[in-house]
This record gives sequence, C-alpha cells and structure tokens, in this order.
Amino acid sequence: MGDLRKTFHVRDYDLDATLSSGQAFRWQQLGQAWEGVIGGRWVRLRLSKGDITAEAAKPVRDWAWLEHYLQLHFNLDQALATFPDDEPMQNAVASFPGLRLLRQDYWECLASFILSATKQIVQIRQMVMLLSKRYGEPIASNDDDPAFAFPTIKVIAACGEKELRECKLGFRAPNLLGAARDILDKKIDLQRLPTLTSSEARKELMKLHGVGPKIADCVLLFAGGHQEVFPVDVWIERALQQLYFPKRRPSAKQLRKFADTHFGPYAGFAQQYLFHHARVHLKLK
DNA sequence: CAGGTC
DNA sequence: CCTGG
Repeated sequence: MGDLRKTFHVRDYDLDATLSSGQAFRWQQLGQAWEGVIGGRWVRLRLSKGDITAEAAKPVRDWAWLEHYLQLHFNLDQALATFPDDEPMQNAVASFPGLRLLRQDYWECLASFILSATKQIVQIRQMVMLLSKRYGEPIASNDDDPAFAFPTIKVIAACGEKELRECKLGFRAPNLLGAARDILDKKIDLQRLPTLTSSEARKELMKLHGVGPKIADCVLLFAGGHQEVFPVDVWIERALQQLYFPKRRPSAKQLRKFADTHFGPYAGFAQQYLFHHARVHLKLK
C-alpha cells in the first residue's frame, strides 16, 4: 500500500534555510512545518532532532521522488571541503551550515526564474502560486483546500498573454509564453538536457525566449544538478564586491571571471551559501 | 527602484 | 519593459 508518513534521518540539513533561500518558490512555512508541492504531490515537511518527517496526502509506496528532490543522499561534507579557505566563504558556511541545493523539475524551475526578473522572492512566490491555482491540476492535500501542481508547458503555451498578465506577470508574461511555445515547437528538447554538459545545456536553454545567462545558470544549478555553475545576479555581484573586493570596484566581467575561477567544482553550492548569508546578514547596496 | 532580457 | 511594496 504505502505510507502517509515517512521519517528520514539527516545530518546537517537546514530545512528552513534551504526552502527559503530563493531556489524554489512553492514552499510555505506553517509553524514548524513546510508545505509544498513537488511534481504532482503535496507534501508537508518537518525537521526535528536530526529527522525530516514527511507527510503526504495519499499513501506513498516509494519515496524516491522526495529523497531526490531534497538530495538527502548528497555528501555535504565532501562539497564543503572543496570550498576556498577564505574568510567570506567560511563565514557564509558557518552562518547556515546545513544549507542544501534542491533538485527541481526543469520546466518549473525554468518558468519560475523567467518570472524572477526584477522581483523579490515573495513576489515570485506569489506569481507561481497564482499561476498554479489558475492553470495547474488540483491535487490532494491535508488542508481544507486542494493544492495545485505547477502548470504544464502545454497549458501555459495555450494561454493568451493577457490572461498571464492577470497573474501579475507584467512584462514577464510574453517571456514565459514565448519559452513555453519554443519548447512545444521543439526549438530545444528539455528531455535531452540531462545528457548534456553544462555549457552545452546552457547554450540550449538560451535559445528560449526570455532566457539569458542568469536564468539558464539557475536552471542548470537547481534543476540540472550542475553544481559547478555559479549564477551571477545583481545580489551576488554586490556580495562578491563587498566581501572580496571592498577597496576597488571590479567590472561585471571581472566578477564573472572571479566567480568562475575562485570557487572550485562546487561553485554553485558556494554561491548558494554566499547568497543566503548575504541576504540574511549583510547590508548590500 | 526591483534577483533580467530583448 | 509591468506593477507593487
């Protein structure tokens, strides 16, 4: 049959930091728990005393989807050991030692970051929620209201720009629509992305309407598991600038190069630590 | 003014 | 470029 609950023993897993760090936008904190949707499943997660307890709305036979999403088998120590031994990096790790990278669905991740342009995390969450409620499949949850899956490529592609704007997408509406239609028109093959190297996959993603280097890199890192990819946005630029170059002002190109050479094989992981640390603890301007 | 792109 | 915090 399967179970409605399952407990996973974890070490160094900061669920709060991980689910609120701006890599995924479907999680809502309710008291000590987090509720969210992964693919077509609603789930409630709770971390206590080294255990993550998951609660599902329907019996689950195989929890591999959740273990994969949360990357429970990832060897964090091994990744942390590759980080540069400098003060900013060590401080960032020390402030959230259990921060993790999730492994998300390609399309949902891609769509979410297309929507992220000049938006704060709260607003991105809002747009994703509106879209899901309006165009996603209803799915069972343990709350009074049903949850909603993220809308499929097909459903989004069939929308009009105007209706998408009603989900507060603004000028992002044509970008999301364009990307969905590009995929349906087979301009790129999402299924094939996992078989490509990160630079090949980046080139593919950037063929989509509304997808530039920043969004492509976020998808590579958060959906593709290319942990060496270091997305550079204005916040991480400011963080690098302040933490590593307090005296001079490197160009965007120089910062890009620094990001690509300084942080090693898990640069994307390092980026997540720097980003979250900076967002919570630093005053950036 | 805002976590980007055309 | 949209629009809201």
